[in-house]
Amino acid sequence: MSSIKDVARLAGVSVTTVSHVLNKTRSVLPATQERVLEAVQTLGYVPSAVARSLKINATHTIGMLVPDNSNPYFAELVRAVEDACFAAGYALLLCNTDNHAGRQQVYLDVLSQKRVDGLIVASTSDDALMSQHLAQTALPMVLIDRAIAGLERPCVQTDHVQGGMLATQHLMALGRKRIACVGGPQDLQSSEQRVQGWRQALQLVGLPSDLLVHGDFTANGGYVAMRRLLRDRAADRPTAVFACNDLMAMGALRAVHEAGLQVPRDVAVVGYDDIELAGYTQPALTTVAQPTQAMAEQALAWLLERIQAGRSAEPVAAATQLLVPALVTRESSRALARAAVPIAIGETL
Amino acid sequence: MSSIKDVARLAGVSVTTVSHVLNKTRSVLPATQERVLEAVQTLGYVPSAVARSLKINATHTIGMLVPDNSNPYFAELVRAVEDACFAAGYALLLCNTDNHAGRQQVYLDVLSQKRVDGLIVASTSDDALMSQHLAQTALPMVLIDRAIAGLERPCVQTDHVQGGMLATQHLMALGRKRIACVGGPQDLQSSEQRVQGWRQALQLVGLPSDLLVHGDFTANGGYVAMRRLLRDRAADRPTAVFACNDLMAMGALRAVHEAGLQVPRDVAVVGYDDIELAGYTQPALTTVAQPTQAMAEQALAWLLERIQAGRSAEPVAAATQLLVPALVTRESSRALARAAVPIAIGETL
DNA sequence: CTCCGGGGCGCAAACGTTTGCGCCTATGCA
DNA sequence: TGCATAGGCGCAAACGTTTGCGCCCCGGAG
Repeated sequence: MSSIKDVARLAGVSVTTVSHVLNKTRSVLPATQERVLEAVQTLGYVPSAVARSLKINATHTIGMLVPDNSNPYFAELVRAVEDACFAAGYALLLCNTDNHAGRQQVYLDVLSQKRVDGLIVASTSDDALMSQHLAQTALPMVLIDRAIAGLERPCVQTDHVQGGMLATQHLMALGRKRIACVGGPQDLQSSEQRVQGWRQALQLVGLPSDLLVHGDFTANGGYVAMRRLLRDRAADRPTAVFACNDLMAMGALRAVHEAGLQVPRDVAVVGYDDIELAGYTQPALTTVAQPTQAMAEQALAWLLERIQAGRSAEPVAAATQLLVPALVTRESSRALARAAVPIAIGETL
Repeated sequence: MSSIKDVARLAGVSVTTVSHVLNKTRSVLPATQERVLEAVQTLGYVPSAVARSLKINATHTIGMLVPDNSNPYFAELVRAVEDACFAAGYALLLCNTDNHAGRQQVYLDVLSQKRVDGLIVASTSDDALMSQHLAQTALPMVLIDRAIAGLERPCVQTDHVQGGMLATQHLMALGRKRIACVGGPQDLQSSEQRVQGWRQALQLVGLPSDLLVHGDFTANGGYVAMRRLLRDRAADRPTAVFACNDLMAMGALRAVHEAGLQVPRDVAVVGYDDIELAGYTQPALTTVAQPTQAMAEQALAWLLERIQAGRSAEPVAAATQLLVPALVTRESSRALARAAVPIAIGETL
C-alpha cells in the first residue's frame, strides 16, 4: 500500500504539497495539483485515516451501545443514528451489550482505545454496575431513548408518561373500562413511566388501575403476561390492553386469539414504538410512535456539540430533551370490527 | 490524555518496558511490572489503538455492508456477525447502503481509508455499478447471504433453490395443488433461486407453475402482490402461497385476511428467513429458516483467513459455501385449522 | 537598482505506539 | 580470577499523516 511519500516522490513534490492538494488546505499551482492527482491515480493511493486520526486526534467515528440490534425497535433506532452519522461524515461502530455488564465494559474499553469521538447509548437496564461503568467513561456521551438512573448525561427521549396516557386515553375514548397494562422490566425508567402514564390516565377519570402485569419487552414475554391476565381475571377480564412495547403487544395479540377472543371486539390492543411491522400484524396494531429520526438527529447534534466543547474544554450542561410521542391508530383498537367479521360489541360500553 | 511516555516517566522506566508489560510480550521483573501498572492506574492511561494500528498495520475492525439494518432479516444477520466479531476480538463498522451505488461507494472509500481489516457484504441488488465498485475494492471481502453477479469473492449462503423446494414440497404435502409464489426483485440471484426451487418442485410432480408474481421484499410489496394474485385469479385462486421472504409473507397474510379468506384453511402461507417475529404473526408463520449464526461464523472465519493470507500474500480461492436451510412449520400451513376455529377444508385435497 | 510583499512550496517535528538491536549486570563454571 | 551466558532493560527508528515556520523567487513600487 503506497503512502503519501510515494505520491510525493512520483509527483516530484514534497509530502506537504501532496497533503495540501488532497485536503485543499492551501493554494497550489494548477500544474502541480495535476501532477499530484495523477500520481495518486497511478499509484492507487488511499490516504490513511488512521495516521490522520493519530495526528489530528479525532477519528470521525462514534460508538453506539444498544442491548440488541435484532430487536426491531433498536434496529430502527440504530438505522436512524447511522443515517445521521452518515450525513455528518461520521462512521458508526455498533456494539450490542445484551444488557450484560461485562460485555458492555469490554466495549467501553475497546471504544476508548479506539478513540471514538463519542458515544450514543441506548441502554435497557438500570443495572447499577452498567451505569457505574458508563459513568466512569470519559468519552463524550449522550443517552438516547431512555435515561439511566445515576448517570448525569444529556439525554434525548420521548415523553413516556405522555405516551402512556395517550394510549390509555385512546382506549377510554373507545368506551373501554377495564384497561390492562403489560409493563416492561420494573427497573426500567422508560417502562415505568409508560405504566405511570397509563395509571394517571385511569385515575384521572376514576377508573381502576389494578390490571397490571409485567413482561420483559419480548414478544414471548407479552404473550405470557397476557395469558396470565386472561386466566387470572377470567371473571372480569380486561376489555383493552396497553402493552409497553410493540413486541409485547404482538405477543398479547397471540394470547388473545388463542383464548378464542377477538381483537378489537373483545379486547382492544395498543402497543408502543410503532415498529415497521406494527402495520402488518393481524389485526394491524395501534401504537404510540416515537419520532425515531428526530431523536437520532438531536442526539447526534448534541454529541457533536459536546465533542466540540470537549476540544475547547468548556463544560456542557446535562440536559434532557423530551420529544412528543404520537398515537398511530390502526385496527387493533377500532371502535367497530372490520366488515368481514360479524359486528359485535363484546362488552358494556 | 496521557500517553505511554507519561506512564514510562512516572514509573521510571522506558516506554519499551511499559509496552512490554502491557502486552506481556517479554519478561519483566515483577517489581518493575508493578510500578508500571501502578503508574497506569494513577494516570488513568488508556493505550491508543490508533497509534497501535498505525504501527502494526491492522485495525482489528471490519466493515459490514447491508442494504438496511432495519429490515429484520438483516438486523438478525448483523447481530450474528457482530457476535462472531466480538468473540474474535474485532469491532464492527455498520454501513447501510440502501442499495444505492453512491452511498455504497462513499462507504467503500471510508472503509478503505479507515483501513478496516476486511469486509462482509450482504447486498440485495445486482446493480452493475455497485458490483463494479465492490470489485474495485482491494480489501479482503466475503459475501454473505447472496452471491453477486460478476463478483468473484468467497460467499457463504444457504441453498436457496433447496429452500424454495422445501417450502413448496411442504405445501404439496398438505395436499394443496394451486401453489403460488411471490418472488422478490427479479434481478436478485437469491430470490430467483428460491423461485426456481418452487418451480422445480412443482414441475417434478407435474403441477402448474403459472401463479408467479413479484414483490420487492417488503411487507407492503407482499401485500400488493398477494392482492393481485387473489384478484387476477379469482376464478382459480391459489390455495397456497410461498413468499420469498417473511416480510412479504406477512403482507400476504394481510391480503388474504382482507379478502375474507382464512389462513391456512383457504390459503396456506409459507415464508422465508424465519425472522424472530415469524412466530408471532396471526397465524404463526411457517417459514424456511436460514442458519444465520452459522453463516456469520463461517463468513467471519473465512474473512479472517483471507486477512491472514493477505499478510502472507498467498492468493485464496473464491469458493462458495452452501449451507442447508430448514423448514419451520407453524400454523400458517397446518393441515387442520386450530381448535378454536371451525374445522373445514377449503378445497379439494 | 533596491526593496518589499506575496505566492508557491519544502523541512522537519510531532502524534503514540512497536520492536530490532544491543548494553549492562549478575551468575555459573572452569 | 576470568569468561561465557542469560536475564533485564533502554535507544531509536519507523508507521503515515499534519502543520508551523521559513525559504526562494518574481513582480511592482519608489
